[in-house]
Amino acid sequence: MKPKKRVTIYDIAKKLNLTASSVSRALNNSSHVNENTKQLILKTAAEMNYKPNSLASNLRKGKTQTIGVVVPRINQNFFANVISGIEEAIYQKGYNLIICQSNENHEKEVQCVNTLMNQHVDCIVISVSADGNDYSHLQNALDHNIQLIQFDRVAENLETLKVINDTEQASFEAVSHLIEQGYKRIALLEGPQVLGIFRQRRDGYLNALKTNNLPVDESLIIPNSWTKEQTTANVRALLSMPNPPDAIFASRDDFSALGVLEVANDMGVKVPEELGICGYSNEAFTQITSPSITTVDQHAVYIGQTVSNLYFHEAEAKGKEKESRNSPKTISIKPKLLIRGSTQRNK
Amino acid sequence: MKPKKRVTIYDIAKKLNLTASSVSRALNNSSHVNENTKQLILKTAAEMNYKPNSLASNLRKGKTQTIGVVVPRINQNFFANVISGIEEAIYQKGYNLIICQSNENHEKEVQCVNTLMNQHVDCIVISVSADGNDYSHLQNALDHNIQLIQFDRVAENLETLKVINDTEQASFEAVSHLIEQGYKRIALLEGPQVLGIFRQRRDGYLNALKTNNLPVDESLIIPNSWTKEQTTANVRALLSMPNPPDAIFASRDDFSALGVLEVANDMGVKVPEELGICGYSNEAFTQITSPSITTVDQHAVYIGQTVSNLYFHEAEAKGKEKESRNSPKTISIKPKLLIRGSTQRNK
DNA sequence: TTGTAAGCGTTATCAT
DNA sequence: ATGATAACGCTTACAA
Repeated sequence: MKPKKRVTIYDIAKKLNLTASSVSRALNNSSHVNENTKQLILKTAAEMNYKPNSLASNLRKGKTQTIGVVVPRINQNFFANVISGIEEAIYQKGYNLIICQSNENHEKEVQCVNTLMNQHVDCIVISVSADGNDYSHLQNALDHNIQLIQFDRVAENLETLKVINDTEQASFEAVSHLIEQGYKRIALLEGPQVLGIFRQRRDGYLNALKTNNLPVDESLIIPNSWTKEQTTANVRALLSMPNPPDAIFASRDDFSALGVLEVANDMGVKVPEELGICGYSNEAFTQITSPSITTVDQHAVYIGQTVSNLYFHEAEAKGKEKESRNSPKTISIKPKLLIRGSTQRNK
Repeated sequence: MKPKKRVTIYDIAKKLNLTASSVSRALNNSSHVNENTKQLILKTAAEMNYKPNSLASNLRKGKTQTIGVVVPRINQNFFANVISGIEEAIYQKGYNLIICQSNENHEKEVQCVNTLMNQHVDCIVISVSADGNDYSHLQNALDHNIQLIQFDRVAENLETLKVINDTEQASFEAVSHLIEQGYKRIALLEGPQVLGIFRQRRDGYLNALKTNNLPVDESLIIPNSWTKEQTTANVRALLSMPNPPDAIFASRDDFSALGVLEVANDMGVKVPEELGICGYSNEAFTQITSPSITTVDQHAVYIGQTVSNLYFHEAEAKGKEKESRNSPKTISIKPKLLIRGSTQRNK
């Protein structure tokens, strides 16, 4: 089999005794081309199995109709769903998606952003990694006039478009719900406090206690741990205290909540009677454990759609008026507390 | 703020009274450039905040160092993990990944493949959607001399590299395990039979029954259903039979296994005492339900790594000898049966 | 409506 | 070791 060069618009032009410009026009259905020749060109292009070369086209046009996303991990439900939301929305506009994962590694994140810049994506959508708080790579992207949209985990003092959850409020509601159910000693499993979203979850927790005149017991606030084993050990220690908590808000994520449930089962602690458990992020499994786990849904898909809409809205605006670019607009989406079995006491 | 044009190698060249070729050479650290000037160029490039334009470079070189992946859904654990595996492996070689999801939709899948071809990816990695069995778009890619690697759900009579699981064997082992545990009437929840992997799971099931001289009862074989509600209804009907099954092999996936567990809990059927449950694909939650769910681990990350290795291996081979391209090699990976609580009877 | 020609930012092939 | 130049495939003024 011979190498078989890819057919270009020149090949089509030659075959039809036309010129490349006409072919290009027809292919982009410009109005400045005769309807008949246009049909002819389209037909021959199909016959010759022509595939446009996006590289060339993008290089020439200076834009790629491509959006790049950087997330810590794509195999986390929340991110996978946000990406689905973005993808769905941009796809129908003929845009493409390049997905990179930083693996929670700052260096890799920098590399991802650079790659995307080199690829000349029209927009970079990012949720920053938990590792490191140097955002010069993002500033750099901004300096290069690249549309930047942050979501969920955002570098706050970077002036970009942002789509976030009202995390503190959600956290406040979750803890308030626990208090309503009669839980009085509520422990908190924290996420990494370098990230704003986890500080906000802590703030919401503290706020709810304060609002309800409950004391804050520092020994009930457990700092983030990176391994499952460590989490399990922490929870076990917590439940073995002389004066153990009667509820645990696993603000880190549902996986830690699941860990709590496991330990509770293991130690014979009844959920929700003796221990209330609330997780965060509405992983699919929280619905089917027994008891099912109360959690916070972040509307991930909707966040993705919002990001896309924001981009297109901004892109249009940029087209019309000058200088509206990278206006530091922030859209806040209200998460929803899903009350399930793990916090519903049969009083 | 002025538009700020991106700096090119010409800008660097001009500043240093050199020519673009030298700058290019230095940037690609060619051997044909003086060490001093090279350092100088590198330094100035950094100072000027130069970012290479991959579009131009790729267009010129005719290759993109980019691999495209098409999967039904990225928010399914299995696929997310395969992608992670691929990404990790190719990243260190300086390759990029473009991820597309077909949403189990044939038309969208075709579109994805076309997009990737237009983007001139060096390789397309695909797991085909369950919808439709027309693979002309893939044949087309092959005709265009694009390296194609299929994994998991493969179009069998397409001559490409393939990385698959030994699904039938895994399924056989799963059912054999159920039989060993003393279950005698084993029902099967099928996945969509258009896909080979699901036919193989069925074959493994039938084979295990036959090998153990157990009768095949067609009323225990439940065809795939696309909604959770339907699955639940099916399982309920199954367990309400006068002569109900004492085990269910949810060969479709762990979510259907979870559905079974739910229904069983709901109906007061004890797992594993009265009903054994085995799922497929080792979703994270199967470890933490109670009882935990016996399932089959497909080594998703490893599949991803294998795909990458296969690509690089093939790429090298192609470099050396002519005509080894697209040899229809198939690598089969043995899945692992994870025996957990849902099938371990305390006899 | 169609053709001509320049240019997007690189890299490769010649020269020098 | 460096420079000049063509080419990758496409789009787009401008001209006809």
